[in-house]
Amino acid sequence: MKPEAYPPTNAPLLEHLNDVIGTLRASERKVAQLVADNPTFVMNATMAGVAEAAGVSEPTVMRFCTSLGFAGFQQFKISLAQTLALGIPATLSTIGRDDAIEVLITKVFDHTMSSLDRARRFLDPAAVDRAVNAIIASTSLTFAGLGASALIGLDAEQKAALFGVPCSAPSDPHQQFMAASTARPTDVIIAISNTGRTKSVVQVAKTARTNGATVIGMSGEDSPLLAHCDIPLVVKTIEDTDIHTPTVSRLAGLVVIDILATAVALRRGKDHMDKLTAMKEGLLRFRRDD
Amino acid sequence: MKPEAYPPTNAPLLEHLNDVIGTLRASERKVAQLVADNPTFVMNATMAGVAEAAGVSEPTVMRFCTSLGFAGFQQFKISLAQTLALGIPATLSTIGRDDAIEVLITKVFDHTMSSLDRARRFLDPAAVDRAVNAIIASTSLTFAGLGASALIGLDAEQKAALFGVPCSAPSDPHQQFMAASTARPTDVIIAISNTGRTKSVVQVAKTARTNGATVIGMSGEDSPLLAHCDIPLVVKTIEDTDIHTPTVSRLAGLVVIDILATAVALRRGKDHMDKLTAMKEGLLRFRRDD
DNA sequence: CGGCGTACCTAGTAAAACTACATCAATCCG
DNA sequence: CGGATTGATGTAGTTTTACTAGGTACGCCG
Repeated sequence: MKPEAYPPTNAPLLEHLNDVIGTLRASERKVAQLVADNPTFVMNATMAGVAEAAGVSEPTVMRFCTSLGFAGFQQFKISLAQTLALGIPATLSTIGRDDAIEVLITKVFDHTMSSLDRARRFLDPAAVDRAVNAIIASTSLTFAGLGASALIGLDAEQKAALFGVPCSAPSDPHQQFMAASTARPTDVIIAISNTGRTKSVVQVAKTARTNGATVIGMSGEDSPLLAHCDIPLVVKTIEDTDIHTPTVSRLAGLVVIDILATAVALRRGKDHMDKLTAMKEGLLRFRRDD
Repeated sequence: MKPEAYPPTNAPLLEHLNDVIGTLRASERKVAQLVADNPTFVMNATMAGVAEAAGVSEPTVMRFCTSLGFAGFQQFKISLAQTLALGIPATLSTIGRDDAIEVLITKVFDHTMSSLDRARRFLDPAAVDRAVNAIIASTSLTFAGLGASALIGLDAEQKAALFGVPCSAPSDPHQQFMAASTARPTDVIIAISNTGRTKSVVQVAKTARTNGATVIGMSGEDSPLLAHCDIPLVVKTIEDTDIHTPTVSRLAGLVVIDILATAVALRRGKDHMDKLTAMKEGLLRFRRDD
């Protein structure tokens, strides 16, 4: 039993197809093959069209749909359309050397969007809620991460106005450790590492915690880092098995920061929001002159 | 004539609906209302069902579909399903103060994904292709941007290995200007500004260009910045009219950087890719010890 | 070699989508 | 103010589509 219980929307159909293709009958497999090879055609085609293209009869197409658990061909088509809206899953369409630039653009965007979709499904709302409460109760925020994770911290630093407390994102591991060492119970430390195994970041989390600070951890999976955090946030993305596929974890991390910042700002109430609006307008005027 | 010629997939249907709802006939408007209020129902319903629920006749539903430019009800339903897969567009579902955390998470993710989808539609592949060629022909890359746009540059800097040339992303406007002033014809400057009106960034682009360097511009819309660039890249996102909606432009910018980096790396050939693989493996070992 | 069961197709049916036409209402001009 | 004309909407009919029931061929085991 996989740990994949996608609550909001339907399961990634094309992936599922690959899993069950072995259990299907011979003719149904022809249909499955057609769907995998040419999903766009199937989406727009009629049952008869699919039957002919796959070289089978209409009832076989029908059985194929019911075998997958759909009520009928229509439902299947709707579901397929939904899957295709996010693009063909990147796991199926790896990036090749001779891809045209249009194809590359599509694939990278699709991969990113599919990954974000997955991140959403796996993100635990209860943990996010606890993180928001912790931030609201805090007097300062410190972000710790290296490489791409450092970038997430820098982004959060720019959102300090939304958070409503001083934010710092030291880039140097030593500085991060120093901040953790001098942390006070009202401080919140957000430790970020996609692998969750970057030693210095784990060390920062441990140290901050012994000082009584609240530690929020962000990681791509259950990991040593999260074990040493008060509030673990799992930001799961589609794994980059291939060098060709770009790192998407930082994007999901940025979105989570967006969520935290937005939630915190909203809970701080109307006064806070008014100040933000004023700030945004001021920034617009400022921008014209610099 | 609007500048909406979405090449790859269908238009953001529900948004489009709001635009044209005024031009529809009275009964058709009832259908539009139903679609807006209860899109999920319409997606799964039959024509007769929709007609009854909207309190109109079937041909009216049909006319509604054709008025929107669809061949028929089926096509409309497919298109609606696609739109719904990305979630209800954030422009329709603004974030409210009393939203539960689950709702907030969904909305922010949806908003982000919808925006990325839009960015993809508007991105010009030919311009990307030219940018890739320019980078391959260059001896160094410099990124210039402020605020969130600076972050995009920093991310690109981390991808220097993929680009295969020295990358720098000075954070200070003065440093950026200095880099532009001393730029040589073989250098590529990437000027980033979502508004495309940040004066210092525009100045950097101008200066670099007079020195004969190739200037790539990234902006959310056609703007003064792009006018002063050799290669304009429009990275369009859903506009943030509301303070509640987080800035998504930086995410789209990051994805575009991903695309550029990936394309460049692929074109550099096998040797380059092998080096990258070796680097990645080395980084994994390095990470365990730090 | 013969019966049984599965896999698949042929043919038929019900229902859905789509079309042609008629009616009603509103508007504009005499 | 009344009649005509245009255009919006519903009624009824036609075609296409999805779905179902039954039958045939093929493989497998006794």
